[in-house]
Amino acid sequence: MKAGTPARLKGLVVTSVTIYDIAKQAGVGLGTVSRVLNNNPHVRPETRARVIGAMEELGYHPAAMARGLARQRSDTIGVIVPFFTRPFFVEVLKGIQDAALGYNKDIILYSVLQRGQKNVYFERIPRERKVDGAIVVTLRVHDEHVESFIRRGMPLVLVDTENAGADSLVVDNMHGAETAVRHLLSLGHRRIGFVNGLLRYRASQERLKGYQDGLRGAGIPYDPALVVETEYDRESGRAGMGKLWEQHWERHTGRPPTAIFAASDVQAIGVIEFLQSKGIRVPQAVAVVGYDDIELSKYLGITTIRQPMYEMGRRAMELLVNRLEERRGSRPSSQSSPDGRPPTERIVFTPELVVRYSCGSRPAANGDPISIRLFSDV
Amino acid sequence: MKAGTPARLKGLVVTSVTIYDIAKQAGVGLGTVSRVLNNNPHVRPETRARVIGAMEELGYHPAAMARGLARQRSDTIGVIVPFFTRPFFVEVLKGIQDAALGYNKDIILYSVLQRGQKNVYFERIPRERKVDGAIVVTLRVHDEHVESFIRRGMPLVLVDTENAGADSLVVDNMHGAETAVRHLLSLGHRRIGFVNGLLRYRASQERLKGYQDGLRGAGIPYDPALVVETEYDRESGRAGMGKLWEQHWERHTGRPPTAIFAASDVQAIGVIEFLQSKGIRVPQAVAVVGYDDIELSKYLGITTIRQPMYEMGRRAMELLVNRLEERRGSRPSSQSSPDGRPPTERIVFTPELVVRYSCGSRPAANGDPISIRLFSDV
DNA sequence: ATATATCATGGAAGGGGTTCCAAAACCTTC
DNA sequence: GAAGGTTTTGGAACCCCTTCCATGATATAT
Repeated sequence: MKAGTPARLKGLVVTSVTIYDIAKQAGVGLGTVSRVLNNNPHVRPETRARVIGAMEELGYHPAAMARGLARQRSDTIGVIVPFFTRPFFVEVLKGIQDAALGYNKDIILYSVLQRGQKNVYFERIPRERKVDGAIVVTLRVHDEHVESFIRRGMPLVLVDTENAGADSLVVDNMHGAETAVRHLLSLGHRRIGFVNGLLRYRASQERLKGYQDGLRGAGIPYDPALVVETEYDRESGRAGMGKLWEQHWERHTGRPPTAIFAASDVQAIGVIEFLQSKGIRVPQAVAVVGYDDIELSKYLGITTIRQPMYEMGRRAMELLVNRLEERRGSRPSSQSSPDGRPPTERIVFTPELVVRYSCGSRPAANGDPISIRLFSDV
Repeated sequence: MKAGTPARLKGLVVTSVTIYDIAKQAGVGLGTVSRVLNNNPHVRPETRARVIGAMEELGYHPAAMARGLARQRSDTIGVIVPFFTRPFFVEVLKGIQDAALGYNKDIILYSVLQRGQKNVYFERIPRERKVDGAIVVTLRVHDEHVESFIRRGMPLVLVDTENAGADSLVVDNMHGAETAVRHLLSLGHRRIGFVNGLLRYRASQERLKGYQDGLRGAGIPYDPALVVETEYDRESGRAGMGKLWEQHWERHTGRPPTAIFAASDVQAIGVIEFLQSKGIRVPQAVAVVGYDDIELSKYLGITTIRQPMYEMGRRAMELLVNRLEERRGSRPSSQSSPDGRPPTERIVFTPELVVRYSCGSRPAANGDPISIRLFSDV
């Protein structure tokens, strides 16, 4: 039996229909079947019809792996995300998925649980070439890893994180923070506290900058005593507010703030819990603005800054697919930059203010807040 | 140039290192390299060392697609989920992912947005063989589709859905509902309303049964006037409670219920909103128990029934991997049932009661509920 | 030392597609 | 009807591994 004429004599296991079976059935050569499969125009209509007939009759569908091996392309995209419980990741993923469907790409989810995990993926993925490209969400990517993707011709798109070597989609944190502060200023607040995230995160630095810019715009001097730094979670937000409380309410160090801007909604929730536990009413006595627009915020009526998460996911996939295509298009030459690579794109998204009730700028829906109580589950 | 000696003369594109390069570099044959790769013991230690050395030197990693084609196995699992915004899917997925990592499997996420989508996947996946098996979450699967997976030797595991032809992991809805009702009974409630889901969902039927059983156990006759059926969402829950209100409070048709069991937490939230909008306090005047334990419930202090979502995902992957292995193990014979297939497993999970504050059985954390208000964002 | 069993090794033959070149078939045109 | 151009078609070579058989090398028994 010559090579190129696969055996059909397996055991009881159903051996799948191959291109050879189709060729025989339709009385044509391999090339022709392949051409039909790939919509190559160089096939006579009658022939094409015969081939398609054979494929339907035998219930044929090309084997993804064989195809992938031959054309060196899997039509699968890797998505690397931190363990995706947070709404942010879920939303971004949703956008990615949605777009992927339109491009006929499948996505493999590489989710990172532990610290080391991330680098294992970054090393394995470009080598094993199971995917044609990858989208990284939030995780910081080292230059060497970006390089190893690019060198193998695998495009990389970063969402909510950056690296000069790859395309990235980011949110303008400064602008978001400034918007939040401006909103509070517009409501007449002059003493605005800030429960920020830890400054070792870039996002926190940017949000601080935005906070300062917002104040400066209104001619209000920056007062470090109004700012605390905490982890991005509820408990920490609560504790952070606790610090501000001690300083400004208990010890009367200067006038207490009349508004708090929290760098995330979960922190905002902690802040509100703390305030209310001290009998300080939100928004009547202190207004609160959060950041993220997590689902909970809608339910709790928290005014916040919304990041276009879904949209970012969608665009990321779009960009990735474009890269894949431009790579296939230009074989040897290209209109790219001197180093032989097309220039990198950096798309900045502008977050938007979502006004609800925690800042007191407008009353709740039907005049009165509906009074489901949020209990502390400590 | 003979076949089997791939050309290394591509353009500028980095051509990846192959097994041939390693063989040459280490001065051994292909077979030996492959054996080293697959931990085949029939390799002299020195030889093995040389091969490994060559692999490291050249930065070799086997190409996933080629490997997949050769061994007819991709080490990739398909996960088919309804568009996974709901916490239930996210949690199950998390469990699946977590387990997958341990088995060195990747997962491709097939998420179903539209109605038709589902069947497209069920037809395409077994034909293209990009994955070795699949886990289906919640979606109903037709017999013919189960069949087409099995026929191709691709195991199928169903989570939160059933089909006699495949393994399935389900939750005991009856038990869950009965538990909720028993809890309310134990607190002294005798008139318990039930805001159920639509009866066309199997889950709703089971929960209704559980509700009835619970009452019967306490010798309380079933009163259909206390039961309404609504869609599984917040608005519907609210409307459903509205109906009960009209009937029992407004028109005084019999004593009003002192407790409500809702078939999902989102419905429970709607119920609470409605009650409070009428000035009826929860839990003081009416106790409420939900179902699902979504994240929100923790924040709102809703007593609910928790399904072991993460655990189900984990077990599903475990089961799938076992199936894959037992399939590889027994080539011709097997200790399977007469039709040549191993019997199908059906694993039932028991949901558990999570007691919080919406049923009044215990006070909130520090004695007083913290009064963040939940505003209605209508 | 010889016969025999055991282990290590090389490499052809797949796995199921795509690509590309050369040959065949079909049109035009003079 | 021959020459020249265009399409259509067949199939070898290749994508990169695994599998398995045959061969050579080594160890064990006689």
